[in-house]
Amino acid sequence: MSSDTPAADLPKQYDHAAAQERWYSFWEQRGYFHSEPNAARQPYSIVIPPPNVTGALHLGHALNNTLQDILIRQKRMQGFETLWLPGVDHAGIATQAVVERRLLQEEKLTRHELGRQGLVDRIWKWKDAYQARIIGQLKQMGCSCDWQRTRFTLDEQCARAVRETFFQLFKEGKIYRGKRLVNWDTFLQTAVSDDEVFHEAVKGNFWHFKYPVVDPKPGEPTHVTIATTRPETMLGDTAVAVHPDPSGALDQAELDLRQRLADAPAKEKPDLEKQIDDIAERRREMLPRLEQLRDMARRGVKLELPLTGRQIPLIADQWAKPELGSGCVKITPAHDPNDYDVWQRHEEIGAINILNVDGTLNDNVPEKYRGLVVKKARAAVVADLEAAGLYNPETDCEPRDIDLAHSDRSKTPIEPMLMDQWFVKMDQLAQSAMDAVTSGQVKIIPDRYAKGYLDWLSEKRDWPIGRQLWWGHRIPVWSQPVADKYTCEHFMGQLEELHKARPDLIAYRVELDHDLDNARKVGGVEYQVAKIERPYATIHVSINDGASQQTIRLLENQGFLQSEDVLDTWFSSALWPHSTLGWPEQTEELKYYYPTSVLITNRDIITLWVARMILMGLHNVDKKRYGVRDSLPFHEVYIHPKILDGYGEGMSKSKGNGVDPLDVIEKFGADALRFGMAYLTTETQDVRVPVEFECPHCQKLIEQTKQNRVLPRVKCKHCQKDFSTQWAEKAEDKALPRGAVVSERFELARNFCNKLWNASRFALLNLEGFDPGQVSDDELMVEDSWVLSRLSTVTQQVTDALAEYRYADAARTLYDFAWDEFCSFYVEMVKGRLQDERQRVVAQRLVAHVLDVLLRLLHPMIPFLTEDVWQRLGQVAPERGVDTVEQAAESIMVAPWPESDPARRDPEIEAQFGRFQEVLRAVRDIRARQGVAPKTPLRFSVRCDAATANLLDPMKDYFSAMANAEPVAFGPEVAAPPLSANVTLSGLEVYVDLAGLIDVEAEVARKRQEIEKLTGFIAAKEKKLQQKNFVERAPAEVVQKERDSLADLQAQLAAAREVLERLAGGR
RNA sequence: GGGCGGUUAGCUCAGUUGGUUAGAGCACCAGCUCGACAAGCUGGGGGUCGAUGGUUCGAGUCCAUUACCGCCCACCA
Repeated sequence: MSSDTPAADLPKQYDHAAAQERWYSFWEQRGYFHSEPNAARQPYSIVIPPPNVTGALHLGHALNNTLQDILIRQKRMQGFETLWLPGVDHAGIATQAVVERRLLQEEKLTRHELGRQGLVDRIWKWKDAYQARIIGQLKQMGCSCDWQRTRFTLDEQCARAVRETFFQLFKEGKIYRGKRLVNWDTFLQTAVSDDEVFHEAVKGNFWHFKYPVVDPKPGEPTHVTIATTRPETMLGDTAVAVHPDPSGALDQAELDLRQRLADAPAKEKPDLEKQIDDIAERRREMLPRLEQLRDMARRGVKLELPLTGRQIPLIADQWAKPELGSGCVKITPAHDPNDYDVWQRHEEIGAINILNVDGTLNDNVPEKYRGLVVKKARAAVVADLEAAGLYNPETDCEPRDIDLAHSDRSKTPIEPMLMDQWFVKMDQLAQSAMDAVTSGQVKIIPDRYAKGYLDWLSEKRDWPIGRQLWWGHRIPVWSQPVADKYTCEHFMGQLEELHKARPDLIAYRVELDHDLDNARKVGGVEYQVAKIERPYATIHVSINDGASQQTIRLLENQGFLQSEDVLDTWFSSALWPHSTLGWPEQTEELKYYYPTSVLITNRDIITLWVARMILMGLHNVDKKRYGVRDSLPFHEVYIHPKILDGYGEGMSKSKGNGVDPLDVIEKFGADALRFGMAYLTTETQDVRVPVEFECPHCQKLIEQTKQNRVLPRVKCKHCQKDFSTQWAEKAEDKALPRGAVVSERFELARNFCNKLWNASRFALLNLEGFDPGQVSDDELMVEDSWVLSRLSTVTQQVTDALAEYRYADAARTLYDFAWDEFCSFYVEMVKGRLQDERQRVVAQRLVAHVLDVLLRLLHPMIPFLTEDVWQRLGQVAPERGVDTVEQAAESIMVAPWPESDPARRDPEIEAQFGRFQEVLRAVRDIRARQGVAPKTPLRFSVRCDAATANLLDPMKDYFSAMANAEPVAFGPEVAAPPLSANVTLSGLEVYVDLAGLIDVEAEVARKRQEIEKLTGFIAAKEKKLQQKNFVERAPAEVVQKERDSLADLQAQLAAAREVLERLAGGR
């Protein structure tokens, strides 16, 4: 950049790549991103929702981070000590799954072959690579994070917080071990939470089987029929249930149906009526038999469980619905959530786990099924039942779509399984998080999201926190099963002593296991309930950091082993706002930056993450101890929209519709990406971004369809050449150039950036010899007062909008002002003055000032371009201002946020300017419709009242500059030139003298059309004003407004008729 | 089954507390190589605001019903 002429080398198009590279490193070198506690300033802090290290960022992240950076940059300019703390999440299951899958694909290795340490090493490498990539992406986007404070949920500081939290919760009894049915992922061989499961309809069958009754009395059924979609689970059945009061249950079912029928829409009524008839029929046909079965259940009748040689009880339980199927239901407590509940009510029936962790059948089933995977076992069971005559494929099997749970991570079907798990007790913790929102201490914006948050928490379901993974925070518990009471008490004695000496470091719990004893004998046979032999008890010890190595060795020497499991990823994420600031140490950072100012995230994780951060903050961050203002992690949560593709589907890599922000940045620039995001972030709507492939050969866009988005190669329909996509795997595909996935949605923003660039270029080209100085009011021209008035309003609007997270409003306000007012009017009007020696100095001061303020308002959204221009502006006009002249900051990043000056707002000037704009538009309109070439000068006059004439008078010179038209006269006495075209506006008429130019026919036709239109409006308005109701009941001012409007329209009509007559006469 | 959101121009979307003749960008049409900008400038065409009913002097906006789309939660032997 040559310092003499900062504008000389400016290209006509904004070079976003150059600006990005240059200014990001400039900011970083100056240390603007870094924040330190500073008592002299108010803090403003945001912790990033840490992206998963699973993969690279997509447009959803780009949106999330853009919105954060906009606030961060604005607050920094507003003088806050601003911290944006970045980091990444280890994302336990997701990341391990990705690395494992790759391992299998590329090296044909399973994690068991590699070993725990080996796998973890691999994942760390993956993590390092992706963390670097993610941070690179954030930097490309211009994110002003404090990189010196980058955290990782698995780093030592976060791990310390995890261990402390676990220990405290364990000590308080809020963490316990329980046997629960979990969602078992047989591929990853871990339990996954309900939130990591998705349901997908698959084709399946609904089978009906008969179980023989043992020793039925005469007249009693010899078989009961049960139905299932998972036949193999019958090997784990421990009962069959029938409703304890079938008649009552039918009554209730009917009552419910009738209730629904009453308020059901007509369309659904026939269906409901049919269901009611169905119940009536059941009452006739089936009720006696069900009651008989119920009585048999009470008597303790047993059934023969086919294929197993076991006998299982018939029990009475309300889970069996008499209105469904046969009215009887098989009970498999170890593999079905509802059956599990039945077991809780009927402990004596027991539970039998029939699955190994890899999804094959275990030793609890007859030998011939052992080792089979579920699918094969299912076929075998069905075949054997048929052979036994208990199933008839002709009549007992109906095809059916089954909504099957799948693991989100491995995409394989979930098997419900009974396992020992660690849980966090949620009753109190959930309540505290609910209170935080209901009391208004935490505001969720938009507030409609509060409902889902509260509903979810109100269930207070305990949180299973263990994962059978290797990638994560290993659970800090050492356990030891003990065989008998004596040994147990011996250990307890020892541990009690250790605990008493250091209650802050050691806690223990004894889990007595004999409550499961009766589960072990089912049908007279001993079965394993879980994967280990049940001892007398298990002793669990949790150790906090600071415990001596001897203590741990002591435990380990006595056979205590640390849990193999790791914690749910959300456990560490829940601590993010305080763990990243140093908790549990009493750091200056925690004291200064906590609570953070706002959390910006998407709606998918309001419950999983936001709720847990709130309750963990409340639990962990003691106000007094840490000297913080509040225990809550934040007081505001802003939920932003989701990015969807053109089909309204969420973007994801697995669908192939994901857009890499870097592709957008390369094509449109980071500024356009950011401004586009802000522009699209409205309150209610998700953001639709239709995506296209960009042909690498001809650069043309090809619509992305659901078909072509999953292909490894696509043929460009313009140049007929092939290019590769993210799915390319074969060498021949990979050899092709890659077609980027982009979206035209960012064109608006790119064009806007370019417009700003060129307006800035104009300003810089015209600021030579800039002489700073205050400008007094009497030196201001109309357009100056106008632009200052508008600027004051815009500043206020943008500031208000950002304070309320109305990003789109802020962006649109700036877009409209910059383009339609600053560029289209102010810049055009000031051109002449900049060429005039006498007016130049003031005009330059105004231009520099308005540009300065506009740049600052835009900087949070458009950081690179504004900095680039700011630096150049700083060279020609280092000191600038209108009311006060000040030295400009060395970077726009640290320049003060503009203040809106209400004294500058001038409605009169704005009204005057509005008149000018109307007249100008009228003249241009006439030129266009009469087809007069832009080069041909026009003459025009305006008939209006004296006041309007006075307003327009000072604007005279601008008409020739902006419309190549010379005003002849303004005033009430103005007469229409004989051959003229006119536009009638409210209160004034514009006549363009068209002698020698006019196309009379066209003008006559036009006038006729206009008259017709006006007549229509007038008729409508007269009708309205004749309505008594309107005149009497509407507010007087509204009625008056209508009357004025009518009078105005009538005047316009009269004028139009006059012109028409004259035109017709002149023909 | 429960909840939330959406439906406005060919496409993507704005539309404040109900109040003149409903807006923008893209696309389209006509005309502009005027020294900031063709990623631009000037002008233009295009919408019975998903449907029905209601409240109101007045409804894109409020209420009810309804259709369709999307998302979330729960459940489905």
